[in-house]
Amino acid sequence: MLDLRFIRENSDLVKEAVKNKGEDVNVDELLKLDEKRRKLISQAEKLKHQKNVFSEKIAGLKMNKKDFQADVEKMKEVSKSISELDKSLKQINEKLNELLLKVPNIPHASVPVGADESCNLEIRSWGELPRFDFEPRPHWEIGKILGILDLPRAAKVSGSGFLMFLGLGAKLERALINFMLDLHVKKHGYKEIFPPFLVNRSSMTGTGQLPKLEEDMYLTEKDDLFLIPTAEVPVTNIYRDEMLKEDDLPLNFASYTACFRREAGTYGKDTRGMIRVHQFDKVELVKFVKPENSYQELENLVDHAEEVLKLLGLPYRVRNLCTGDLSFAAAKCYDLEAWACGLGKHLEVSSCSNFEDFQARRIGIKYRTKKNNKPEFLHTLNGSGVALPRTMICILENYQTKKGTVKVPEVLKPYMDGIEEIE
RNA sequence: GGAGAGGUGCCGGAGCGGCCGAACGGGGCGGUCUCGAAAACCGUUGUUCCUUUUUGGAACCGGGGGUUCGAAUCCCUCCCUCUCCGCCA
Repeated sequence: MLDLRFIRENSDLVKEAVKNKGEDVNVDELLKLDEKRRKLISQAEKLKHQKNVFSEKIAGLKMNKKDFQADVEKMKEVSKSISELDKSLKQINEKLNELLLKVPNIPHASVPVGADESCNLEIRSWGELPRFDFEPRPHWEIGKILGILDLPRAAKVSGSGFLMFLGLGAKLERALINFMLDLHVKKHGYKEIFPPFLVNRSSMTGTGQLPKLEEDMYLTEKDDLFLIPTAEVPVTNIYRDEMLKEDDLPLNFASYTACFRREAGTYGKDTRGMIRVHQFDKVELVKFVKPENSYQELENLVDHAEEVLKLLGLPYRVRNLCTGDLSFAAAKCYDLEAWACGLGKHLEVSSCSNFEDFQARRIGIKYRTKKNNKPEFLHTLNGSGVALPRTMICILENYQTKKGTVKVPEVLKPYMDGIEEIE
């Protein structure tokens, strides 16, 4: 959420952001409502002041056993006007808030302007694409041959778009989770969080999934709880409506969770294998930082996510997302795309975003600054470090051998009881 | 799921329906004292919004609604916490 005052004073900038991000909000209507709102507040507050003055007068008269009936009558009128004003004010506020929640964050100056992913800017790449003296298989074949992935039975049990790992496949999944958590906790200094996987509506609204993406979420209707689409939601909401101390910052959290996405509207896209699934594992990194450091922190964050891929020996590229591809709440975002040789393409395994104070304002997280002891919104960032299924795809496909086995990446061996090869 | 208790400021903890943004205690900050520190004493200590040059004004005692001229204080409702009973991984 943007500051209303900011929108008022920088309406052109906001309109441009709305356009560049391909969002649909009527900023002028919002501004009109804001003006109306302030007028009403002024009116109501004048009356409330009157009310307070009269209340005191009545209290005084009553104490001195004097007649106050005339004033009471007058007050009735005033109170009535106040409640009418408050009522329309409430309506306006609701409408205003509704619009305000639809205004996207402003892209950072370093973000390329463009309509879609074709305008994303490649920043760098790492690693050599592996070469084979045979036709590399796609991961679903490998998984089937080795008996470590059973998609048909997953579909029987739950439906299409669900995964079932077996034996060493399940172990590899667990190995990846532990490897990533250990890396971020021990080496990069993040604090590990194991949060709830179901969250309430306020949390979902706070991080910006609602109201826009309700259709993409799994909702347990009886309790109005949502299955989390990412650990970002519970972890960022940890400090909702709280005031932190400057010395608390930065806070760095690493969190493994399952993630649940309905993927509504993506039918027919990436249907084979496990590129796009309804439930997947992910290790997420979340940062709460001082505003002046947030762009440096974004670089650190990307660096930490990249290290996962480097250590796993997976070639990847980093892209600076253009305005049209940037998510609603982000000011800047880097995508990490790892190479999957069986599929013959890059797969997005991580998104690292700086939300500046957009989420913090929406969610009410401030910190008290040392310099003037005033509360200020902090900046939030998050990034996958990294998402598992696509990483698993890359490992299976890039580490496959001619005879159909899969070599275990060096860094995962300690997590696989020293197993060298899945066969 | 059943029965009860409770949610007040940074924390503890008061609060006959009007002078309560809130007693009192603790903590924090500033000062006096001291070579320094402790103790003692004095002072100070929230957020948001409107107006704005300041002055000023409004709102907030878990959330929402209601009663009343007036509500932290009464009523309804939701949420949360705690205790006991039952059930259960």
